Amino acid sequence: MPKKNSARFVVLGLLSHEPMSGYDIKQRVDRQMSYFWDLSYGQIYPALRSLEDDGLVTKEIEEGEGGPDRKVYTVTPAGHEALREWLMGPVETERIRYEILLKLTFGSHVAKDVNVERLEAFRERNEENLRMMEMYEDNLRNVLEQSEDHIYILLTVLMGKGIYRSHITWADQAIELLKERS
Amino acid sequence: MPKKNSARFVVLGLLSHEPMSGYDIKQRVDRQMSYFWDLSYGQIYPALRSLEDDGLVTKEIEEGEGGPDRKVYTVTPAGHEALREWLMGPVETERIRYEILLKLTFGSHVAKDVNVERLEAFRERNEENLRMMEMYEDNLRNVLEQSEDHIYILLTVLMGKGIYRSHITWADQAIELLKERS
DNA sequence: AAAGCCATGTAACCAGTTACATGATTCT
DNA sequence: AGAATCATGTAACTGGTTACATGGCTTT
Repeated sequence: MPKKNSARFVVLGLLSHEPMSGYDIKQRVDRQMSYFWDLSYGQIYPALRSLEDDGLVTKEIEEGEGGPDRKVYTVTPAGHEALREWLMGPVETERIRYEILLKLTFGSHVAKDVNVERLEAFRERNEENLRMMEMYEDNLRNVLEQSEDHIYILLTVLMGKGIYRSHITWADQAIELLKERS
Repeated sequence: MPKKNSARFVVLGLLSHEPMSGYDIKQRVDRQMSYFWDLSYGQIYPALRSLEDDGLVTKEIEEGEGGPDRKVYTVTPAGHEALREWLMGPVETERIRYEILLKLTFGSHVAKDVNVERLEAFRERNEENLRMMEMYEDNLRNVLEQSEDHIYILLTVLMGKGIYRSHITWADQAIELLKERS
């Protein structure tokens, strides 16, 4: 039974930090995990449904004051157990797709400027991402003692910083290399 | 018509470097692109079929001497045009999935050692990858003038080095952070 | 008035993996 | 003898995206 179903566990894990709605989960993933994971509503809502069916989470409906109703989900003891089991299991290796590297590999077929401009845009994007990570880091360090979870979240932020920094360094190096052999 | 079909273009791009078989394409991707892209036979053979149907590549059958027959594909002028068009188009942003970061985010639910061991294994894996990249780099630098493609391939290798180095640095930092707060 | 956010959900589609089938040759 | 490598391919499945539907509230 080698089913992966990672989406289920991402959802379960986030709910283990605190009870929330499907909408909240989407926000969290987009804002705090976007540099290493993503989830669409098309994955989240079916996952919540199936977690509930399996008794790993329970649902409570909050009347929406000035807005639609919210369905808030909470992890059950069985849910915590399932999460722990998944956490103890093996990690799969990173799946990474850099389309920019793909296009660069075949870069000799287009003008050099096309490649240089791509690299500059990439650099820009990563510069922004790095600044975001630095903000997260500051915020986290201020509340580090307030929860055991924070140190683990900090680790992921540090990885984000490292990745973005290495992207920027590489882009600079690559632009220079291309320019010097005009 | 927002179809992606990246597999088609990876195959087309590799064939633009030199004519080869589906099997060869798989080798190339696994050996020289594995750190930023991957393809399975289940993508390669259907892609070759459809590229041929669209007149972007032509097929020649080589009688296998001491082995099975090989079908060697060559890019047509229309194929080169299609490749160029794709190369000029926009790049999609990186899709990255670090399952290790996912499990680390929820790391407070398991013993600290589990997390530390994960990080150590990750570090080890990335050391090996870095060494591989350094070998590629040496080989490439020796033949840099022999083809216009080599400089572009070198750029991707440099990115690989940067990524792996930053993984290693991060893992060390993360292990230390976890250990010091026992 | 229009755009955007809050909030939930489904159906159709596209992308990618895995397991399987076939069969010869070469290496241990 | 058995495993690995060369070589091609398909079918069934799992995973994930996108477009759509609904509708109220808030901001420009």
